[in-house]
Amino acid sequence: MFKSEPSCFSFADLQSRPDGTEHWDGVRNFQARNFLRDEIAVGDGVLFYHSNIAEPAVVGLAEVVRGGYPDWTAFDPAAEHFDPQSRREEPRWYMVDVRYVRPLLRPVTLAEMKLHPALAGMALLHRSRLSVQPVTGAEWTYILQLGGVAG
DNA sequence: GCCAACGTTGGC
DNA sequence: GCCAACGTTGGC
Repeated sequence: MFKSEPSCFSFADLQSRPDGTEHWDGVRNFQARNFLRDEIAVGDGVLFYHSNIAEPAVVGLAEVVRGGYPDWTAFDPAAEHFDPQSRREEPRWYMVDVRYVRPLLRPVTLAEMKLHPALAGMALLHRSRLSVQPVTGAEWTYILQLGGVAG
């Protein structure tokens, strides 16, 4: 699951990109970095989640089209998420590329996910501040069914 | 807008 | 290496 504030970057923004692809850069949290660098691979499915709004929700599906590689925005002093501690020889931060796949027929809200015991173990409910987090196969299937999309 | 949770930094 | 201070995230 990838989380984003829609006022910053929304699922519709992803759809409107050329080829529907975008760099998932700017992540500056070590645990999320570890997922981007070590766990996430080309072809992985992504649940796109809108955070920090009235009804936070999973709104659509994306997929990883390039696995973890150094986040070059950290090297650029003019970039918003510049980090002088990240050096090209020893990058501190990583990013992946994602591509728009399709929306859920209806969003699956955070409130709804809290109601389902099958989803009680989700990182989303316990590590709410982690912006990139794992989803189990069972959770993935369950959420797609709630969203009206076949898994 | 408030505030709880929590990741990160820095003093010791 | 501990822990207080601080900053940020994100639900409400």
